[in-house]
Amino acid sequence: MGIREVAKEAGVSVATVSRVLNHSGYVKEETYQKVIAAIRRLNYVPNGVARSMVKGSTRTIGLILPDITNPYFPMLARGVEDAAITQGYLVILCNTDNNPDTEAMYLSMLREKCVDGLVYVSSSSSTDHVRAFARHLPVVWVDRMPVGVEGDVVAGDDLLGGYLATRHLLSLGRRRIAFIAGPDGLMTAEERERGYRLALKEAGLVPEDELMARGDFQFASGRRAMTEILGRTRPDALFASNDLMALGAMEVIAEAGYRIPGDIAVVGYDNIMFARLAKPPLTTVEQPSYLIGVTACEVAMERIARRELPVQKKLFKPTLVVRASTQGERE
Amino acid sequence: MGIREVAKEAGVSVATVSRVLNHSGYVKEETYQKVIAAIRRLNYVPNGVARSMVKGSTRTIGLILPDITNPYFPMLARGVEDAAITQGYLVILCNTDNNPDTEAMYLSMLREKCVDGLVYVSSSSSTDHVRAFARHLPVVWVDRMPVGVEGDVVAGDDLLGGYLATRHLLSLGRRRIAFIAGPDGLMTAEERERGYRLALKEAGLVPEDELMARGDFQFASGRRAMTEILGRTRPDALFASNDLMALGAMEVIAEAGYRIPGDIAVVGYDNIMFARLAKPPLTTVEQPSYLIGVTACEVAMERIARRELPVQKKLFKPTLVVRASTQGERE
DNA sequence: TTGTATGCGTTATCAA
DNA sequence: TTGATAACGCATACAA
Repeated sequence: MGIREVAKEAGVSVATVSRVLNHSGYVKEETYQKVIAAIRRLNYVPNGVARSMVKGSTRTIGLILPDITNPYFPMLARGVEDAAITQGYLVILCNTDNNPDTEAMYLSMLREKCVDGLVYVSSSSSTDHVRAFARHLPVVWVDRMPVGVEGDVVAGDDLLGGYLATRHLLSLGRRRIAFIAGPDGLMTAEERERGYRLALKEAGLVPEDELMARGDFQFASGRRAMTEILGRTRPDALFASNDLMALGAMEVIAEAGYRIPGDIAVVGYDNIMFARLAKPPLTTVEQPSYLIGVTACEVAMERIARRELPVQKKLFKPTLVVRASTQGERE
Repeated sequence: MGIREVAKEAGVSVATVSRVLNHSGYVKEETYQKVIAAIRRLNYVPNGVARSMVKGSTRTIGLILPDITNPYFPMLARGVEDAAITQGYLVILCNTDNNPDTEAMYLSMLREKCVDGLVYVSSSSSTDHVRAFARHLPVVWVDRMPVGVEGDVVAGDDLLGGYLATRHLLSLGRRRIAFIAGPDGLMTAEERERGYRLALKEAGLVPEDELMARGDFQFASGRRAMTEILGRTRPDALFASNDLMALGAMEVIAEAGYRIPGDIAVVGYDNIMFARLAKPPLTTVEQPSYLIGVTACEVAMERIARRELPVQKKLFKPTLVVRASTQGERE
């Protein structure tokens, strides 16, 4: 059953049915009621595909992110979806695992599906696919924008976050502050490291290689990195560039017989739900991930509506959440 | 640029272009190459919307769940998406917060968008909306099917899970086993409770009201429920019907000065990522949530392909993961 | 092996 | 205020 059957049932033309459906044009109250009644009787639902075709818009946005299973992303995704639905947009979820091939595949599928825009939590290299895509469609970059690509971006201020975390440890009198870096080439991770270095420098300290190791933002890599570090030196603090790695590191620290924060104070990043449940509760840098998601989606929808808008860059300030992993007392 | 321009560029008809696009019908190798070349030159991407219209299929499935922010769901969602993509399906994510109005809204949007099928992690009441919807479209119910609705269902065996958890505590010699129930009317929750009661009964015990409280599967409600229970009695074990509530309860237990598992042994349900990071690590019933997601999506795609297939019910056995919250030793 | 023409279910333009 | 009809971009039946 399509608009045709409804028209016949109501004894009017398809044009009239379309008008009542879209509240467009003039239609007599009486006719309106007839059509509404027919729609009810037939339990008619307009076909969005046909509508999309003629309107040139699908009211759909794609959300591309590394892995919804990573505890940082659900909040962000939720923000995107909540914002989308307020304007009648639906969101298609795509997990890329940071795999460029997977990214490329989703990109081409989304383009073919004619999504109206994209919220893109990129993580790895900027491929040509991405660049080409961004020319065709509104793309809002979250947390990271590949080099050489212009566009809207919504992100947390990771430089500031790294700086705050490190400053906090310094203010506690810690001087040998270990650092677990994130994936190489990932802007988010690099900025946090820059913040770390900046704070050290301000304090007249020099970052030492033996205090640093690299992880991939997963729990297990936090364990590995901390094992590495403890194997060659003895820090009095740790700043891990995300909570998952911080949690992994804390396990290793405890297993090695050190006390947190007595021997080693620990700061993470993200304030995922379980940071406060850790033993001891983890001091961390909180990002307003829900808000970031909401904002990214809003920017995307704005741009969809007005392609010629000036480029927007929105940076959200992180805040330090101090807990027992640095303070020694219960939250 | 549509198929027309490609046809002109290649010097053939649109039908031929369509044929090479779909690998259908016969086309001479030479012609094939010409068309491919034209597609490349024009950087042509077929319009999926138009294709959907004529094919009557969007290669899209809707995933409806309570809240992606709840740590149980990301894995499930990931499973659904991974399965979907293997057959070229995209998935639309919908968070309902268990709100019937929100469910109804998404349902009607998804129907209008002409998704080919639905994976439905329902939680609350079966509304008429849902029932009407299920008649129009393949729906696979995950973990719960509203009463009065026929259809495919993929779920964990919660009765068995509740039984296993309780039996484990009983085998440890515990006799006063507290229980934190899930939301009223939620099948998953009720089955776990049935398992609890069954095990008690088998052991010749009678469930006591003072040992039971109800939560809503959120962390905070675990705290509340445990506070309630400890306020009126003194159990020697706790089975919480999900990990989040178990974690909340553990906090309260510790704050009250009891030792886990010495005074009170604790078992949760789900084996979310952070169960093993809790202090002490939480014994829990593991559901193969990723597999459940994969399977649900596969069943949905099967039914999309063959509507007349017999109804499928797939129940996944849970397994008990024993950790220090009941055993007293490190994992 | 290829081309022509029709229809998918809407919206929008133009006439009436 | 309403109706007839031409797109929208593609797949496909049928003809050639």
